Amino acid sequence: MPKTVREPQQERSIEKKNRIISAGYELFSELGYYNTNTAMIAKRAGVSTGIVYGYFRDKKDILREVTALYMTRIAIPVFDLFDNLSVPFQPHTFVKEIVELVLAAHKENAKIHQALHALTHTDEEINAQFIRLEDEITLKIAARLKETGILREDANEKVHFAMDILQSFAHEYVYDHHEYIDYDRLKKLVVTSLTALAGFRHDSADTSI
Amino acid sequence: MPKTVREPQQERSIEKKNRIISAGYELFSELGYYNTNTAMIAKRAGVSTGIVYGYFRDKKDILREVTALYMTRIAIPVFDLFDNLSVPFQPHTFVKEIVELVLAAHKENAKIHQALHALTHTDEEINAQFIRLEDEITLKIAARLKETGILREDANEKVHFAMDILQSFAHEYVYDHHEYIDYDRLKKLVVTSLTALAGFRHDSADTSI
Amino acid sequence: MPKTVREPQQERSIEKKNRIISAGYELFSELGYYNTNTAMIAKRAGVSTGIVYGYFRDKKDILREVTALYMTRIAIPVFDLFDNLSVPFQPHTFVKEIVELVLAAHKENAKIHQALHALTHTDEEINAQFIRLEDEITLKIAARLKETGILREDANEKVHFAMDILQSFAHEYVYDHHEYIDYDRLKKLVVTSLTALAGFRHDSADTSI
Amino acid sequence: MPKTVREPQQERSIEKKNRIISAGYELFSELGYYNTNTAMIAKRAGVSTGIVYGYFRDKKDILREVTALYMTRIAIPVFDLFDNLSVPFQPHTFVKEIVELVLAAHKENAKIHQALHALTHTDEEINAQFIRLEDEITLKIAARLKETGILREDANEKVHFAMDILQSFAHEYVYDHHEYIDYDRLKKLVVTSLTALAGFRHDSADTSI
DNA sequence: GATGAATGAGTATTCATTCAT
DNA sequence: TATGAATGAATACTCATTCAT
Repeated sequence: MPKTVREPQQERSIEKKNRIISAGYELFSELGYYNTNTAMIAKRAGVSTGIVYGYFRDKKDILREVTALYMTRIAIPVFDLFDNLSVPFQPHTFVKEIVELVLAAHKENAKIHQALHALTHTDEEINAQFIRLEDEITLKIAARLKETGILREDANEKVHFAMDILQSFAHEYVYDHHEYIDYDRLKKLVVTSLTALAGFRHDSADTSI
Repeated sequence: MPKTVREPQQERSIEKKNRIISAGYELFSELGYYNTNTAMIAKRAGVSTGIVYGYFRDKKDILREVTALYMTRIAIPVFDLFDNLSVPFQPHTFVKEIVELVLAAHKENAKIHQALHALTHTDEEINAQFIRLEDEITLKIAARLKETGILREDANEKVHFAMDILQSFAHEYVYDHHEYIDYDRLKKLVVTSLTALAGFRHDSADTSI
Repeated sequence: MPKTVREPQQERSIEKKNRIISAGYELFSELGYYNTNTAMIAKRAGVSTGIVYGYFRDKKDILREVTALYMTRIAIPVFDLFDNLSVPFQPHTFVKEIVELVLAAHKENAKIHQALHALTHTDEEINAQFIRLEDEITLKIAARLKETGILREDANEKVHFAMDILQSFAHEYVYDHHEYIDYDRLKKLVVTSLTALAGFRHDSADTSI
Repeated sequence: MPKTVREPQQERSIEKKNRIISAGYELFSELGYYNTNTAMIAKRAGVSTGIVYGYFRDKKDILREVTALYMTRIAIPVFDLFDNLSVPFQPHTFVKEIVELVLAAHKENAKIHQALHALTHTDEEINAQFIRLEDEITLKIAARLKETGILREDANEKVHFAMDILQSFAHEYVYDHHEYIDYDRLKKLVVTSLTALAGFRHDSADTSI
């Protein structure tokens, strides 16, 4: 008997499957993958423990789908932003816009991001999903920026680097751990660096952030 | 019943305790904390399961010491570098030196870093240890750079930001996940950004990296 | 993570829970609490080790329910006897009846009594359960005897003392340890003492016990 | 290699062995046998864990000796009392004296008594030791009382019964669990019953207890 | 004799997964 | 499909006992 999971066709079923994914999303966010058990997920989703295995092969399978959900939630607003990018554009203003967007996205998804990212160390599959997402975002954005003439050389590298910077800054900003850091000054440094990276000189007189 | 752990005085004991910490270090690196059990640690350390609890209160306690070990391994070379900082100095050269140092440190400790960092999401204590380390490094370096006149304004923020950049770059560089990225060009971007952050203009003719 | 135990509603479940309690009852009787492990209980009950924790919070919780079961087994026949007490009554005959009843109860429950009683020394909860049972029995009987006019002064003390006497006698009688004791003569002494305690003079010519 | 325990000859050794027994005595009293471990005993005795097994075959062996110590502590004052019994004697006064003696003994030894008695259920050897002690005391006292003409018929049974009564009363009195019991009135009931058992009529005008 | 570090079998408890209904 | 009771392997931790020094 090959191990199969039902691919739910009926609406009720699809909705139930989604409830389980949402419950997993929440619980993994709050407690992490290892501190969440399937009974908790079922309970939060309002379903029986047994039926979870009707929709998912195993606990890892829930994780896979939670990760996929997270991926789309992150990718969509970023793609939207760059898709609607119009030239000529104000580099500094644009960078600030992006920073705010990423901060907002991070605020909402910080915990699940951490929870999932924590697993990349030991879980090759999750790791691959993360890499694939980064690939997709980097390449799409780089293509768009080359297309619009904003970036020329080292586009992939610059975009990737910018993403790294943004990511770690967003993480820092959201958690606000260190009291000796003025996070708004830090934000300005980030904007300046990113603007510079794009090949523009930041007008230091601009203090509008 | 007060729970006590032997504080080993004799060399043999200290060595045994260290073997356990090393075993934990390795296994947490390879498999992560949750996929490592105490029997595995004991076996790898070449001791019985029982004696582990002679040296450590519980499994978490091993984690604590592994984390502490990691912390010192990371902190010491960084402090050394800045302690020996001599002025007048060549900003660009110095930045390159730092980048290489951090890359080297990361190469050796990347896996344990990930393993431990993964726990900051759910383990408040490990999280606090990480924050404390960041605090210590940031403040010491910032102080040193102000002392030497290299940095004036926003020293803490700049140092912290530089560390973030370095950290994520090092991580990327070591794992080398994305084939469309030229990691050496990326390295140059990093050096340029950091040099700029320090208030120096990077001589773009310099391609010596 | 709130720790919950199923409160079984369905008959099958109730029966299974009872099987576990019975298994605990037997094993605690035979081996004592500390020499019984949960695997043994599960095996004797014909269930898996896991499901035990579906019905009971922990091993102590099984003990609690075993104790409760014992309590009701002991209390019910005693209450029945005194509830059906009719006046005028034959004191000597009545005392003999009680003695036989207690002996019978003890014969059946002697081992579990010992096993549970053994825990009163270190387990405050079990100790409290025992005290509560004694309270209940003493007060109910004393009230009944005052109501019927059989006892007037020091009713609580007399009843309590009588219970102590009966308890230790029953224990002795059941185990029959000492060969130099004629347990039937001992029984007569007990009956005489109890009758005297009730304020009646035992007709020593009566050798009908 | 036959398993042997050193029979300590030197004073220092004997003293060390006694310290271990005392430590066991105290700890078994406080925590019970199962909640006391050998490391605790060694620590309390001020010796190493290893040497415990130089003096005792195993943990049970410590228990044996603790039990023996308890036995002598209990038996000696009782034997003294009856050895010094002079006739003609005042029955009522004598009974009161005994009651007080037993109460005093119980006050000091109540906890260890409970701890050891708890084990009679599962430990045949301790059980036998208890029975042997009861035998010895019962027979010695009965012999003495027959010798002095105080008891004639059913001497063993009467003495045994009296001991049971005293024992349970002492236990009750020391712990004083039930608030609805006036323990001093209870004590009077005990004295009256015991005096009656000895074949004397208690002078109810005597309220000197 | 004496130490206390070391052993490893034993135990309560959890939890992903299965299965009778 | 759906339920939730049932399974049993896995795991952290304890402790009587041994043994190298």
